Amino acid sequence: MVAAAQPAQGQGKRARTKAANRQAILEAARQVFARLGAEATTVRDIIRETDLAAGTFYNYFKSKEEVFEALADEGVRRFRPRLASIRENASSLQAYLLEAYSAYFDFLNEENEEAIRHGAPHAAMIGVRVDTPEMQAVFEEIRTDLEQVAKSTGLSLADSGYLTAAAIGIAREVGDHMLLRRPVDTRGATEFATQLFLHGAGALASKNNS
Amino acid sequence: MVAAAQPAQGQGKRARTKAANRQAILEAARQVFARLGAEATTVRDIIRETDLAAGTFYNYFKSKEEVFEALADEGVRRFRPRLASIRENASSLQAYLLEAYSAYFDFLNEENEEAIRHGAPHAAMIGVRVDTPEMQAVFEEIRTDLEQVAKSTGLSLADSGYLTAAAIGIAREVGDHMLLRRPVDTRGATEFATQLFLHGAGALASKNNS
Amino acid sequence: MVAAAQPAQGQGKRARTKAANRQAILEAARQVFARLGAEATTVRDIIRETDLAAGTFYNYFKSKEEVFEALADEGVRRFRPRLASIRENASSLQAYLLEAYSAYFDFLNEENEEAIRHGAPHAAMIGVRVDTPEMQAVFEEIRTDLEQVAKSTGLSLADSGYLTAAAIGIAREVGDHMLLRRPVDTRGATEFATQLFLHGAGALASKNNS
Amino acid sequence: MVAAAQPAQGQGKRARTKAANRQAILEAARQVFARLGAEATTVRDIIRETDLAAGTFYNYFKSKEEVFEALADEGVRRFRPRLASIRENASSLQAYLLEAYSAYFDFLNEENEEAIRHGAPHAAMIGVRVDTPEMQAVFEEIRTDLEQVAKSTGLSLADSGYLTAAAIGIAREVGDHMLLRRPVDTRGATEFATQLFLHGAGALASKNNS
DNA sequence: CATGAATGAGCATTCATTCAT
DNA sequence: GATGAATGAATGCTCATTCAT
Repeated sequence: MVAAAQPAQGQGKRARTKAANRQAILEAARQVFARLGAEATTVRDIIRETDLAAGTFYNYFKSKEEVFEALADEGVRRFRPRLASIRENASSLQAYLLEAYSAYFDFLNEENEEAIRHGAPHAAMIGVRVDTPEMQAVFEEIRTDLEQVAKSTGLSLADSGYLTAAAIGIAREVGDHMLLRRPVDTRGATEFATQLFLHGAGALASKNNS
Repeated sequence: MVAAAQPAQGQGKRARTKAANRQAILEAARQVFARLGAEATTVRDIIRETDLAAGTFYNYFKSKEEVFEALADEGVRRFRPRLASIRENASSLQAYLLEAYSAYFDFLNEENEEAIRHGAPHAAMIGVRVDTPEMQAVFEEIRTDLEQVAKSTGLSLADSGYLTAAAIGIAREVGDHMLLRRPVDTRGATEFATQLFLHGAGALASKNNS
Repeated sequence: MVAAAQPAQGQGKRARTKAANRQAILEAARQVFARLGAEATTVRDIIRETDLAAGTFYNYFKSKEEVFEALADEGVRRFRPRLASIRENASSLQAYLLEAYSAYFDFLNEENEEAIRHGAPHAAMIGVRVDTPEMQAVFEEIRTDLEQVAKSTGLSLADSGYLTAAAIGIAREVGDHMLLRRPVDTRGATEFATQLFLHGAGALASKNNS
Repeated sequence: MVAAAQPAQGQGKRARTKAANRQAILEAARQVFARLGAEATTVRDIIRETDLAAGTFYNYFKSKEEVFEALADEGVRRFRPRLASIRENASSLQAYLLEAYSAYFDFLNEENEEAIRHGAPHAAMIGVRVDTPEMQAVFEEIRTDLEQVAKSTGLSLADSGYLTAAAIGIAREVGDHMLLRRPVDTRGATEFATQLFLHGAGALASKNNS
């Protein structure tokens, strides 16, 4: 039993260290990407946030881009199950939208909170333009789903391409806007986005005017 | 007599050359920004697209950022009049949206066509992510207008911040999507965006289902 | 008569302009050298102080070094007569030293005052290390003279090389020091330098101790 | 057993290499400074004298100025003890001067010999204008000392500022001159400088005339 | 594997100099 | 001769990447 918990001790130690180093790099990269933007981040910036040596980086990743993709993969892996179950259980477009927007806004909020917690010294950037690799990947995932869901309903006939684009656009911009408010209200953003997408600004207005 | 007119020409030639060089740099920058993203672009990338020498860049601009701003200014200068008249003449939110979306999609299309016409050597990227400084500037202009228009109607009561964000998001994503289709149909995109924003996906769907 | 005063009118105008431009460049160079140091001065710095165009510089000088030398020549030309007469009229070493030190300290002071008058925006440098080309040239002139004078007296037997070096060293350092005091007292410096060189610190001390 | 001692060696080698590179850069800088003057020297000039790569320079120094200061520090560190003991043990001004001039001329000679030994490819400049950072630093050290010594004696009453300047000037110029002679005679220069400073040219002359 | 120093290509920028007008 | 824009070599410096230990 004990042995089973620590498979092949000596190797286990090494394996753990290896995994830990990889994780450390990813974690550092996540933070630095959020802080400086993926574009402006250098490999040096990443390893500096680590207790590892410069050369070690290349034992795990071939370049900054590979880290970027690894983060994206991680994000997707974390998010795909939720999306899959949403897609399967959605009884209506509205139901799907509510769940999907909610999932996205929650995810966005988590990423953002984490960025705020860990450093993020450039106060001006807090809450603005959280465009991590994970997020982008999740985004594409949703786009695909949404296109499928749209296609499987009468609504898609209108123009599933544009409809998906619009849904995505709403998520993106309303999501960014949401992060600027305190407290961050993912629920409110979700309802807004869903209502707007389904019934337009008119519906929202009349709701508030009455 | 003709000879007497010459001096002006000598000066004219110089002036023309200067203006031409400035334009060449701006044009090159516009393309490279579109291709690589403004962030990733280096001054060298820009002048390389030109038949000018490295140092010449600095006869016209102090830095990459100055080029960026010059492009943004140019875009705004070209676009602001249209926006102003739209804003003033809009009799309803629908009218404003139709005009504004139309103006934005036209502008986007123009930029895109120009990019295609002038080189754009990396064919793969044509029509994708046209995020030039001009566009960003025009964008902010619209956002401001829209917020004002929204504020001055009952609709704003709902949540002018989110509403504006949504309208922008729709424009952004539907616009990018529009450029991927052939022929590019700005009119269709305009109507789609306006309808969706005002009445939601439901309205569009029923229209097609009936 | 009138014609004689303006030899060949058209040419005269041109000649005057030519000379004036050359002078303007030299004057500008003198100032900038004093302000920034000859080493750090660029051709651009010089012509910027002028109303001439960049290219014009090269109609008069091949390089910054040539300006430097022209200034040195000018300094020597201005100074050589005084030195010559001093050398010829010196009835004793003491007489020569008094006159030569006086001439050097006066020259130094003039240069310095001019530098202060014209700009010299780096206040910290005022009065410090005035090491213009003219000065260096004058310096070498003196060195030669002094060596000759020393050689022609019994004193030189000691070691005319070292003696000259010492006289020069005293002039240099005491001169710089002199410029730091207000008011600048060339007479005092001259007497000090002469006394020290001839009779040593002992003589000076006893004079004050008594 | 021997193998067990190896780990230290691995580290030792690295450490040695690092120190060696730092020394190589300093050494190269010393030479190039002497050859071209500190002002005119570029970082590239320094590393070119080395078998290191351009970027390596910045592993050791942030800029040329930092090298300059490191050299100055080194010179002072090497020289300060000698000066301190001289100052403390000086029973008279003469004693102080003898020791101080001797120390300075020896130092100058060492620096010069080193420059000759290590390359100094521009033969024409050997022995001329040795104005390294170390020397400048040592110089200031002496100036301070001398001023104090002067101040603590009756001699200072004359004019300690000028006296110090004169002593320094003598050291500078006689020192440069000394290096031009073969063999280099620091002892002779020391005696000359001390005698001249204390008793003037008259004393030296009479000594030789008799 | 980890380390971290060395590498050298690449970038922004400056500046002496040339040359068409 | 005067002009001033164009030139491109040179400089300080950064950074991804390699490699001996």
